[in-house]
Amino acid sequence: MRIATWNINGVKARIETALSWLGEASPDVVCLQEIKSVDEAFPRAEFERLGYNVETHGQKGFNGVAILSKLPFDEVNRGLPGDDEDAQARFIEGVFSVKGGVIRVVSLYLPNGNPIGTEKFDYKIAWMRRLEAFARDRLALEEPTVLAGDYNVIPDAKDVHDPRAWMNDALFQPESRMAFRSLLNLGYTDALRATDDSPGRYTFWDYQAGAWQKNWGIRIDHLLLSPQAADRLEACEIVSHVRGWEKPSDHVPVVARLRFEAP
DNA sequence: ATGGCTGCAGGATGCAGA
Repeated sequence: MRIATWNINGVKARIETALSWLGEASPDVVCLQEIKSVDEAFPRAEFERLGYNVETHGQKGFNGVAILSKLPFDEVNRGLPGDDEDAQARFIEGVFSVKGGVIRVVSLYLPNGNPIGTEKFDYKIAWMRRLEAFARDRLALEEPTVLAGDYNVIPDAKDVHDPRAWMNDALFQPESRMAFRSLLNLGYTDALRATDDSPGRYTFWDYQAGAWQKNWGIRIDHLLLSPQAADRLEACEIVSHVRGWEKPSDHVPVVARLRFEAP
């Protein structure tokens, strides 16, 4: 089973690009972020035509997440627990039956948090603490769980082309990186780093200043695996080449292959 | 660089992104 995460930066602006990649890669589960669409306007029929079940958690204008799955959804949960006042659409969880049990897949869009020193950064850190509490609860189930999405965190200096240039950015703050590490310390595995420890594995290149051509990238899109999922990890790949397509997202898909079969 | 693009909402340009 292949599980992908992809910040598509607007599902309506990206529909042709998205269909092209899904047609060529055909992942079993796809976690989308920044759909920038309300649920009613999400182009679900186009994805259903490729054989996907579709669940969305959108809002007007920005944010918004979705899960596409070739397996039927047993359960869907919208919104990260821990703050009833939080109206931003950044979290959706799907549960699927697989041979021998279930697998849980979350599509998350963690707040950017810039500029630092503002309530936006406080919101990012608070959101990460809520995610840690959620992740801890899910670990207690002792089930395969995949927390996939745009974390807006550069975990390490080897995940950025120029660490100094990002020193004052919310994505590379010690506090952001520590909160990310707290997730790993719970017992989650960074799927990419479990299979590839080399520097320069990027998932995002800015639209500006020819960042893609110069390979000025950062790694901020991650799949974190519970032990029961990590035990079945076979491979993890960053699909860089779609960044060079016409009308690309500024992020590219990341795909993990896990040894699970349909029930 | 002083964010140099991009998408969205809406019907001009401001907001948000990273």
